[in-house]
Order: sequence, then C-alpha cells, then structure tokens
Amino acid sequence: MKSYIEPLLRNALAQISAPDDTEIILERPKQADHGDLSTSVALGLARHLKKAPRLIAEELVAALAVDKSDVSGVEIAGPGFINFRFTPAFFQGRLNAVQQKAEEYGRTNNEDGIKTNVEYVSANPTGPLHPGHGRNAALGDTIANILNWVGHDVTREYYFNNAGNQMRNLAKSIHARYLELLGHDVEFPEDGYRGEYIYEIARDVIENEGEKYVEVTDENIDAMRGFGEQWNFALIKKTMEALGIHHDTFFNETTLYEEGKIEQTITRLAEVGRTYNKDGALYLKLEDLGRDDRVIVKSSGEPTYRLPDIAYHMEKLERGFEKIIDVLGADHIDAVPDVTAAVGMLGGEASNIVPVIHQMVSFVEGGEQVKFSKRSGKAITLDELIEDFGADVVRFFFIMRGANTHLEFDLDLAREQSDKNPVFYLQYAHARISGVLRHAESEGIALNMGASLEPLQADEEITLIKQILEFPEALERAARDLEPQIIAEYLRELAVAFHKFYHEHRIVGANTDAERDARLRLLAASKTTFANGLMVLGVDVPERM
RNA sequence: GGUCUCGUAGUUCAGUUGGAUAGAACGCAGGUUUCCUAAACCUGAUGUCGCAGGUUCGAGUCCUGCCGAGACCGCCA
Repeated sequence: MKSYIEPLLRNALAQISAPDDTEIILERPKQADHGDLSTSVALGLARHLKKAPRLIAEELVAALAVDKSDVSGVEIAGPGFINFRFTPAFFQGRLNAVQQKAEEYGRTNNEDGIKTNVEYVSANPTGPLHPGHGRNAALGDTIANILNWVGHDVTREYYFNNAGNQMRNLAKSIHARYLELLGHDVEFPEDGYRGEYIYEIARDVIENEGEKYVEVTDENIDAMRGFGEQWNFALIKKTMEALGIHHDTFFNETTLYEEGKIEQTITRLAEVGRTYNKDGALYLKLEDLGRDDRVIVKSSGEPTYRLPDIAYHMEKLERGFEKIIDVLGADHIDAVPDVTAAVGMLGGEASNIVPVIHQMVSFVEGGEQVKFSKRSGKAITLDELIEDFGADVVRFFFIMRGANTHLEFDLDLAREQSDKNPVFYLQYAHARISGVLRHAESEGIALNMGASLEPLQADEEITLIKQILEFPEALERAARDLEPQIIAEYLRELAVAFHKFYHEHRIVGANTDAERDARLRLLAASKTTFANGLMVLGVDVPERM
C-alpha cells in the first residue's frame, strides 16, 4: 500500500511546489473509518508553505493521479489528514503477487548484500548457559534472521575467552572438586564456581584420566581448564542446538594475541596520542569525550577486557563487515562508548558498530523473584527452562517484549497456562489452516492457483488480506529498529485477522465454488505468511496441533 | 556522586522516524459449536499514559526538572 501511494504523493508534492525533501509519512490509521492509509504531509507543510493545512491537502488531492480501479476514495479529514481507501480489486491484485513469491514472501532487497556481523551469546565456557543468556541468544538469532530477510549477508558470531580470570577460577574449582572426590582434604576457592556441574566435570576427569592430576601444580590446574572448556562448550552448543541456534564463527579472544592485534592496537592508540602511563598502567584517554580515562593494560602487564574488545572490533571491521551488531546485556552498557570511541580514534567507522542492549530478565515463581547466579550453585539452567516449556515458548517469551524493557518471566504462568500462550496462538492459526487444506484435499478439492480472487469482498476477508500485505513492512521496521518484537506483534495481529475470518466464513462449504476457490487461495497466502513469520522467529511451524 | 534503561488498565506489556476517540493479552462477568481444529470467536467493565513545566497546529511519543524501579560506574569479564 505504502509503496503504491508514495510515488504518487511525491509527484503531487512536486506539482504544488513543496520541497523535494519533504518527508512522507504514511501509516495505517488506528480508526478503521479513517481509511486504509493516511498521511499527515499537509500538516507538516503548513508552516513551510504558510498555508492552512486543509488547503494544502486540497491542492495535493487535486494533483494526485490515482487510478480509480485501485483507490476508491481519497478524503481530507480532521485538521488536514489525507485518507486513502483502496478497492478490493487492488488488494486482490497484491495477493496474487504474494502467492508467486511463496516461501520468499516477505524478503526484500532494499539492503541487499550489506555484509553484517551479528555477535550474540558470547558466554565464556565457565558453565552452562543460564536463563539470562536465553534472552541474548533469542534476540541475537532472531535479529540475524530478520536482517537476512531484508537482504543482509549475515555472519553469526560467538566471541569467547578461554584464557582469562574466569577460566582460571573454573580450573581451580574443578581441581578442588577433583581432589575432594578422590578423598583429599581441600579448601574450595573462595570465589570459585559452586555449581553441581563442577562435580560432573571432575568425575569425568577421574573416569577418563584417573588420578594423575592430584598434585597442585600450574600444569595440572591448566589441564583442568582445558577439560572444563571442552565440557562446557559441548553443553553450551547442545543448548543452542535445542534453540535452533547455529553460529558461523566462534572467535577466540586468544587469536587476537596470537596474531599481534593486541600489540598493534596498543601501538596505534599510542601513535594517535590517546594513551599515557600512570602508576605502571597504561590508560586510554577518554576525558575529552566526557568519560573517565580507563586502564587498558594493568601494571601487571595484563590487558583489561577493554583492550581486546577494541582490537576485536577493529578486527571485525578489517574483515570487511559494514555493519557490526553486538547483542549485549545491560551490564555491559558502560563499556560500549569506550570501545566505539577507541575504534573511532583508530580511524574505524564507529557508527557501523551498533549495540543492541537488552535489559535483564527477572524470573518470578510463586509470586517471588527467583535469583539466578552461577556461583550460588542454586541455579536453574537455560536447559531446564527449555525442558520445562519447550524451545518455542522459551524463544518466543524472550523476544515478545521490547529488548529495552525489563522482562518478567513468570515461570508459573508459562508452565500452567501453556495453552493460552501467545506462541501457541500463532502456531494454532497455522495448524488450523493446514487442517482445512487437508480437509479440502480429502474432499477432492484442489487448491486452484488460477482461481479468481474477486469473490473476496467481505470485511474479514479484506482485513486479512491487508494484514498479509503488511508483512514486508513489518520486517523492514523490525530490521530498522533491530527489534524482533515487532514481528511477534505483527503475527499476533495476523492471527487475530485470520481467526475472525475463519469464524465468519466457510471455506470448503462455501456457497459457490468460486467463493470456495478464492478462500482457499486466501488460506494458502495466510499459511505462507504465518510460516515465513514463524521461521523468522525461529519457532516451529506445525502442520497440526 | 556520575552514566544508561524503564515507568501506559488489577497484572504483564504494545503503541510504527510526534498525528485524529490510548490498545492487546492474562485475569474477571456473560455468551457462541448437529458445521473445515473451541489452543477459536463475540459482548461487558477497568486508565491522573509516574509528577510538574516546556517545545507546537498537535505530545504516551521530543526537551528540562523531580519522584520511583533496575543495570552499570575496579588495574574483574
């Protein structure tokens, strides 16, 4: 609809000598009796043209070259809105195009070929993924899907560090449990990982390697680090697999050291005069940007996490990515400006780095908040969440709210009322359609793609078609805002439109064959749209429920 | 003390780069099926859009201040 009206409007604007860069905002009015599409351009131009908005609207409408067979009405309303109404024939024609595209329907190529890197999950292999990682995983993967659908060439990346303090801690913890299981008297590290899984890793080591690591030496502890990394990564990948998540690249922070990128970053930052030494540590100068200077190399000689972060982002730019998306929890919010600032200092295009910050998830059970902590030991893992609710529910719950709001995940609600779950509502619509199509087939009625769509005239039918036609726009909006929730909301509206149509109209038992065949085609187009939308969200597309 | 995010119905949340009479789900009260999937549909009640100013033809949306909730602010990541 928008793509149809916009050029016409642009043309009309030129005729009444409005500025070329006039912004055209077209939107679907909230009120149905305001038409199918509405624009407020006349209101916006009022000041510039020094004319009453209604007068401008009248001139615009007069200059508008609309085809009567497509547009049934153009009205000026209120303070100067222009409302458009389309004919059923227009919608029917558009529906034809949907069906030709089939499983490609919704894909656009406005941003074709943009090389984009989406980094998400990126948990260090210190333990199983916890539920909080779930939001990051679901958001990142869905954003990657959305960008792919609008034409980006997407690489899904997982960044990890298997050499830092956290991993040293893990190694010590495993070693302590290892000794404990072998009957030695040991003191558990104070800030060690107390989860049950540490015992499992230690048991594995005993089973496979025996007692050869009992001595407390750096080598033995280091060996534990390796076992832990392997064990944890196997588990993490299994969890992501369960959510349907696959990364293209696992990027180990260590390679930045091995390839000299860390040294290079230090050197180059020094060259542009952005570092200084103080108390034996190397600082990054940020004060002129209104931020505190930060240590990037400790007096011990070890870099802080900010340095590899900077090097890593430079490295991504060097790999040729035009857009770099980091999906991060709100706890990382403070580091982002430092990293982008440093990238800018090094001549990188900082504006190509787009952080998607999501707020934390709180879990509620029995009306009480449940706190998850890897160290407390009493932690529910993401795996358990998936087992309890299924991957579809977990994925959907994590993306059905805006990324930037605090998400409350009610465990009781998700568990007890799973049949009222919003994701089932969408899946049910698809399953219902599949059921009807199966029924039609069993009655010997084939879907006739050549059938005329003209019988589709009822309100419920037109509303459903309109909703189907908005899918590409929903994807574009979701891509622009990097907000999966827009797709979830879109599909919910599509489901409402479908269920209302279904409730009001018989398909197989329609009054005439022409009506029946047209509705079957509408059904097929609905099915395509649901299937494609659910695929974008990464949830199952069930043929029956 | 500083930075960031959020505050919309009883609850959880939408609200499309500022637009017309602020929506949905859950919950609550009632109704719809001899008929293609009732995991559905329909009807009803519910609002100081945190508070106060400002910007303008117009503000839930933008700006400022205040209040409240959360995250961060380390030579941890």
